Amino acid sequence: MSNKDNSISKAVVSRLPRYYRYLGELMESGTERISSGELSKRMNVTASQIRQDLNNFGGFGQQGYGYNVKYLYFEIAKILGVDKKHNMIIIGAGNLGRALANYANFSKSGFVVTGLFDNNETIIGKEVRGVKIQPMDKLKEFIIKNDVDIATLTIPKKEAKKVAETLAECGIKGIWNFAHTDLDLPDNIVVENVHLSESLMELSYNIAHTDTKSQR
Amino acid sequence: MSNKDNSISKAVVSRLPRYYRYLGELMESGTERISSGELSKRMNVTASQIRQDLNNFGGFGQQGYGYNVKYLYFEIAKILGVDKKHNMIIIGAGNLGRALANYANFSKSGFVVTGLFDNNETIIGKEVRGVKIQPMDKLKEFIIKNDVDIATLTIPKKEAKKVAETLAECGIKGIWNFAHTDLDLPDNIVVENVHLSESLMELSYNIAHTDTKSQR
DNA sequence: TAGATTGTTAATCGATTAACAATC
DNA sequence: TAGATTGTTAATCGATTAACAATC
Repeated sequence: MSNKDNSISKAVVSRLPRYYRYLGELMESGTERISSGELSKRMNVTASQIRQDLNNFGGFGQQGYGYNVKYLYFEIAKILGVDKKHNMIIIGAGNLGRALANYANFSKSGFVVTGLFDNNETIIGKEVRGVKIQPMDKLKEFIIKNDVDIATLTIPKKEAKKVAETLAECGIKGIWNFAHTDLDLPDNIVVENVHLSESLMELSYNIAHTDTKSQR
Repeated sequence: MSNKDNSISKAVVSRLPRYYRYLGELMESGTERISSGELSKRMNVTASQIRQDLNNFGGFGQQGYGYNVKYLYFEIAKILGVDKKHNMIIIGAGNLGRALANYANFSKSGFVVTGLFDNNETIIGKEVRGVKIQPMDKLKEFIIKNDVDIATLTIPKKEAKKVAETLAECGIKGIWNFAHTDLDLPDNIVVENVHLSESLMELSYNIAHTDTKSQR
């Protein structure tokens, strides 16, 4: 577990990006203000939860008026840290690694892929979206010289733990972990797991245990 | 929200795949039995939680002995529904869709990619792992004829809602949704969201709010 | 001002942990 | 049998919802 400045619960944090997404869409559609009640209807959560969640970070609304969409959007951006650029590398340039490297939308939220690494000789030197695939032995140097914040791990689980330790030594701040293993690292390094096969199993469970006949 | 036969909480279900993973690794290493206490140390959860979680589904252990690894592994497989084959299609054969299609490991858990769909003329007819990319207008027929359980959505959000409705009409059971939008579907259709950019934002939040100095 | 809606406290609900009798 | 460890009940903790006074 990691030490947070203040102790906002994991549940609250996990809802912030969704608020951010809805506010972005409201902004696009030209909506200037929104009440917790109206937003709750759209998002299918309680208005109470929205107000509680937001008030963990400060009073962004105004009685009798609601929330200014644009203002709240940028405040949440600040809270999430997506108002700043993050230098990100991807370790493992297989199918998934390359797919993520190709995904342009991340850079919209400030996540810029500045490096790609792999130990497969046959693909080293190739470019993905203008970023060259480098050998693993260039990893340490690159992280330190290029102020890399985030490392994405798209490598087999066998290698993941060892690489993660290397990353920790280089002072990486966060690891976006797609490897099928838990990483056990010091508290000052944040890990966000994306376990795709486990997500698929959850889907499978819910399919198996959902009453097919019932419609809402 | 969907109707479940019995009401096992979402929190419990989300932990099952992780138990399954650890039991698989124990099996591979030849461990025959494990106590909740020992497993709790490895997984970094409380023994109490493990016993509570498992007892939602039945008494798989034995007093004074613990749990038989192999037996429990296969029982959880049944609970998760990964003891059976699932026919899966992928809609959207862009970078992410193709990466998922190429990922062999899913078929180990019984998820077999039997179809790939896209509306981009230039890639229709191409093959990924022996599966041909088909045009979207073949979707309905294919699902019905080939007993497709699960559809993976790797298409832009603009198209996702409409396609999801089509899928619902064809009687798909589950949607693995990578599109950046919520899908609002009848209760008998299960949706599992994988919102990658939101996962990255959570990572960003935790980086911004973690004390860099503290080591564990 | 009156109406709307927030910020915040209190009540409820659910999930996790602790404890221990049952039992292998 | 004695020791170990489960299954399960009870206690605690935390998160969500409801309520309402504050206030724009």
